[in-house]
Amino acid sequence: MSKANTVVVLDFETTGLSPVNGDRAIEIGAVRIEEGEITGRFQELMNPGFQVSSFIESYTGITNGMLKNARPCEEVMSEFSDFIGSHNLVAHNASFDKRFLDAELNRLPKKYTGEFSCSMLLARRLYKDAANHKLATLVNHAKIPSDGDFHRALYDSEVTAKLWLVMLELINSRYGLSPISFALTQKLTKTPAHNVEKVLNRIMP
DNA sequence: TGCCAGGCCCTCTTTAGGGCCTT
Repeated sequence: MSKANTVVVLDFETTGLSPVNGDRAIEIGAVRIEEGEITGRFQELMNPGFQVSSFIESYTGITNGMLKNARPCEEVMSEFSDFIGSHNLVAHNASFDKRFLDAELNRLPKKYTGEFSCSMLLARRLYKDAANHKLATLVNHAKIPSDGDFHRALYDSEVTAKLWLVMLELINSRYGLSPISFALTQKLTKTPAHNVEKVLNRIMP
């Protein structure tokens, strides 16, 4: 696998669901995957400039006290921009993390050239029998060891990365395809679920 | 901060509605 196949799996904790409503990132966690191995990690809290709600404190375990001395979003995101470089990106429900990545980098302003693929959309196609497609459920469903705190950015990005690798291996074992290109994962997530089997069978060696 | 989003996906669909997933 060439360096071009390196991906960065990322996860934001935020003050809410929508940057257009004023929500900001409060933690970024990410792992870099090269040749099927985790080769780098990034994790930092960031101060959004206002108090987060008690719901978010409870949901993430990230308190206003913890954010008080954190560096501002702009500083952290500038460093994170260097971490992701031009690599392609993966997240669980990527449309959510993409909105925040775009919003935070637009403030700097910085750009990235990588493209997103989504572990949730891929999981919906590969694990149709899972109870649901929440990250924690899928980690359990795929029998991935987990002993950390879900809803913290680095832990969620780590288990998303492991889930991603397990899903690529599943495609390999079912259809004999290896390595799985990033473009193929994107194609699969845009293929209607009922056609995924057909697409993979068609390109089997 | 304070107006609560938005893209995907199924179905009792396509001139639509509602659940899922992310915080």
